[in-house]
Formats: sequence, structure tokens, C-alpha cells
Amino acid sequence: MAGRHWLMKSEEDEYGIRDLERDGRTRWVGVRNYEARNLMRDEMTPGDLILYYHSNARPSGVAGLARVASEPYPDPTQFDPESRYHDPKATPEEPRWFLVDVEFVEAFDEVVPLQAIKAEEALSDMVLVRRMRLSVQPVEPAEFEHILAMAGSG
DNA sequence: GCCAACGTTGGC
DNA sequence: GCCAACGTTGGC
Repeated sequence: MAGRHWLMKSEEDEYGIRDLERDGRTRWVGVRNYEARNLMRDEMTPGDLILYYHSNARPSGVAGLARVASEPYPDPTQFDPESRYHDPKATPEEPRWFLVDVEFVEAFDEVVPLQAIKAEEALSDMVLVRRMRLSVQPVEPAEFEHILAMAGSG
């Protein structure tokens, strides 16, 4: 069974591909959008490959590859009153927010800029191009391969 | 830093 | 249950 493909956004200043490379693996904390949550909770499988996207960057774009590294489980920051991601309506008995662990695969030599992605006819249906403000999103296999080719990877 | 897009909240 | 106000995302 071939794994699915995803794109996950992170602000480069906050947690970029080099941070993931250093850590090797991280919890994808802080997603507070139901659609993004549902994808992590219901659709992701360990081993699925992820396009690692830098938002609010210069330039914004796909910076490398990562991989889903765990089953989904409740985001612990939702229960922590000290966390910026605290959700007072969530309890351990009834968690609202789920996440997966993500592990480093590769950093591209150069970021594939959003502008270049938008310029590709073959990528005009990508969720990244069609919709704003969705930080976890599915990517079609052909789109995934196309981005890899643009990165000169693989 | 600005501001458009757009999801969420809350008054009614 | 509508919808205006509000807050956040994220390109530029």
C-alpha cells in the first residue's frame, strides 16, 4: 500500500527545516484548525511523505521533505494552561486536538518558491494554490513528484 | 507592517 | 441559526 502525500506549513523563524534536521523528529503541536486536525487524526499513516513548507519566509516555499513518524495522538499542549496553544475546553478525557510526530528526511539545496509553484500549469489544482490558510493539506502523487523534480531531488 | 481571506465566536 | 465582529494566517 503506497503512502499518501502531504504538505505541512511552518514559519521558518519558528521551526524551519533546519530545526527539524537538528532535532531529527518533532511533535507537530499547535494545529487549531479542524480540517487540518481531521487530516492528521483520520488520514495520516506512519511513513507518509510530507512536503515541508516555510511560510512567512523569504521566499516562502517548499524547503524539504519529512515523514509521518507516529500514529495520531492528543496534542499535549491543549491541556497546558501555560502553553500558547492551551484550549480550556479540552480535557484529557475528551481531547479536541490531535497531532502526529514528524521526522526529518531531507532539506532541499534550494527552496522551491511558492511563486514558482503558482507558475506551473500542472500544479494549478494544488490545495496550496487554491486555498489560503490551511496548514496541513493533502498532495496528489503527481504534484508531489513535480515538486521533487523542481527541487532537483530524487 | 499591511491587509485580504476566511474560520470562529457570540449576540440576538 | 443568522451574521457581524473578531482573530489568525500568511503573502507581499
